[in-house]
Amino acid sequence: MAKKITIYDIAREAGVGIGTVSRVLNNNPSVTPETRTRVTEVAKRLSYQPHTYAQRLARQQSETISAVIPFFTSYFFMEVLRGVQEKVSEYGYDLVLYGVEHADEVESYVAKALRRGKVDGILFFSMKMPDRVLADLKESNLPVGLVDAVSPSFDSISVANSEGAYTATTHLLELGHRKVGMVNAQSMSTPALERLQGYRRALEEQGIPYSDSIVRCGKNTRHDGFNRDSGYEAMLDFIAMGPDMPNAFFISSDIQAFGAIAALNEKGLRVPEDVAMVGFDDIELARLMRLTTMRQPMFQMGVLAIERLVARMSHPEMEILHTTFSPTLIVRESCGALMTSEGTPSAKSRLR
Amino acid sequence: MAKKITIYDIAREAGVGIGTVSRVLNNNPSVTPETRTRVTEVAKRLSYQPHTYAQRLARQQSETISAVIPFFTSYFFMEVLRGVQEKVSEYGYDLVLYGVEHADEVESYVAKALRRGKVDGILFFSMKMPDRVLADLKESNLPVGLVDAVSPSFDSISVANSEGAYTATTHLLELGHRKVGMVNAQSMSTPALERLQGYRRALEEQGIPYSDSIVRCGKNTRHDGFNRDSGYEAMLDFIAMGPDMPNAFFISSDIQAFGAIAALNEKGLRVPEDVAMVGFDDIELARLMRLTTMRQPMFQMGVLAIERLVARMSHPEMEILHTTFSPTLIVRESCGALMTSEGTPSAKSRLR
DNA sequence: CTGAAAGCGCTAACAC
DNA sequence: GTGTTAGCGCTTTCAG
Repeated sequence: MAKKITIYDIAREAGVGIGTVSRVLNNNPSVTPETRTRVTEVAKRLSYQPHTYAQRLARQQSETISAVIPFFTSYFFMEVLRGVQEKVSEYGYDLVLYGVEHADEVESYVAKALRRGKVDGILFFSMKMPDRVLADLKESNLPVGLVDAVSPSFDSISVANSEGAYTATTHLLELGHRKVGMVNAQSMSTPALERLQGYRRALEEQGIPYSDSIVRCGKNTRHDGFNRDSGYEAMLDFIAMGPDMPNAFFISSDIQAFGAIAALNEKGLRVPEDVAMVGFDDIELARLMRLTTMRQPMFQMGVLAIERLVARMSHPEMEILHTTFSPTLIVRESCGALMTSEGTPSAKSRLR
Repeated sequence: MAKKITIYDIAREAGVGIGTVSRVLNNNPSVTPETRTRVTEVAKRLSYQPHTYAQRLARQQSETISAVIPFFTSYFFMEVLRGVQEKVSEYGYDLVLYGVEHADEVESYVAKALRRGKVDGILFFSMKMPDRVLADLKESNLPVGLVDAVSPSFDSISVANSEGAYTATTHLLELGHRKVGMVNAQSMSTPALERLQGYRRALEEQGIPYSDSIVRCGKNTRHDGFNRDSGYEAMLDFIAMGPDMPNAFFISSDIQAFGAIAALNEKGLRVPEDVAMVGFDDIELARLMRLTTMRQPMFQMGVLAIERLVARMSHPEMEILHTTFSPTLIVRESCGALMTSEGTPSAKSRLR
């Protein structure tokens, strides 16, 4: 530790008071150019480094934003986090990360985070938080932002899950499929629930009765079920239905779609010839796998979340804002839309 | 902000001195059980929250560890970060994240991080840092750990890149391939360089002359080149060689391998029938894609990195430790090893 | 414009 | 055991 140089050292060395030193360090205009340069030089010569926590204590603010995220259940968070990180550092804040696996951990975390002055703002990702926690948070008056989650009391950035699922399902229906199943994630997850609703609405709008029997979630429900294995198992389950199996699927996430494809391939079934599918997320590999999917502007969501949070930090009374992004349909080959009119896929269309 | 309750408030309310309050709050044994409970109760009643930064200032320690990572150039970092996060919170530290895109950003970051007392330790990921920065760091005496990078002056956790590449290439060679090419990342990246060396050594050991002409890095060298597009373009380049193209490849990362497969498929070439390949990393999707690859224990690396760092924080004089993990070969189908003796892949072996 | 002094909230050494 | 006091290093009045 470079000998702990404090403003006292540089004050003495420069022959001024600590107040003046603090002023030049903080670019306070009321300092003579001469003193300013003198102080600046001494500071540099002594390679002075302000003590972060002393500043934070005196200023009564942390210059820190924290993000509480389900660590890391998916690629989705990583992308959003990139946006968050970029913006946070642009604003000059520190980003502290908290990973939680279960909802109950959130509570203990919130308690710690609420330590007075610890953070200037918090972002919660995809968390279904207990009402009491929500109440505590609200009462604390701490700026809070929700990402991929919604609550009336806080700003939120989310995706129109229901709408996206509706679009995806409708796309499949319009391609002529009548029996469209759904591979879903854990129904306790809000996005999963909303996507299910969208799927259902699309079906009903086309006069197709909804049936629980063609909606599955893999047994392997580690975390929220938005994972490869869950998709794999759900599809295996469908395949076991034999001839009754749907020939088209809306799948609640790309990663699950990949699992489903693996299951299909293993059983000798091909996409899109034997079964068509559309995913959700548009993660990087979706393009590679030629998966038709619903794109979410993940990075943008992260950026916006921080912008909103920072805005609220400076204007606490600002009215609560809920922003919803509409996912867009990215047509690739897994849905079969690019098949030739003869009903066989074009050379490039055959998935993988 | 719940009215800023301080230890003074609770001292007054409980009829004791702030010293005592501090003691019970810090579980200092020298307090009568009676006073202890009394103080505890008052604290709870007032829902007291210690001020983090006041504590840190007084204690002269930050209880914070920071991680500087190329944000997020790949899945690799995310996995390691999961291990890091888990361990950090287990130790009760805060994790602050810094994302850097270019090497020069590292310097300015280090300057900020070195602000006296800001962090108790830093982890640098895959960074090739200027010597001067290294020197500053060393001089600062701050506990530092390197992940996926090595320097004589600091603890490090890394992977035997050369060895892994050697194993991968040898595997291909032993499968009977004589013309084994390599798709590499940016040669400025240390891992990329090391993997190249391992590849080369394997070749030469089998008496096959090394040739620059069958080692490529995609033009699209965003970041360090460990990305899908780089693999895609490199392979397109190879395909352009026509009949001279190698029929087997060691590819420096899985994600690049996926890009390469996409390029191959686009041109009507199949894996492993037309070209065999083995990747590096064993990211989640590798299993799904049936990619033979070299597995790195990413999560474990993160865990170990923190354990080491924490150890060094308490024993600064501990001798410097370099830990190297040997990647293990995971044989799946992309290398063709699972083909039937007739030379055609088994039903399940055909990639995708 | 600038020096002195009073905090910011907590820890820890020191008496009683 | 427990109260008192002196910092931790910086910001911010408040005089002058």
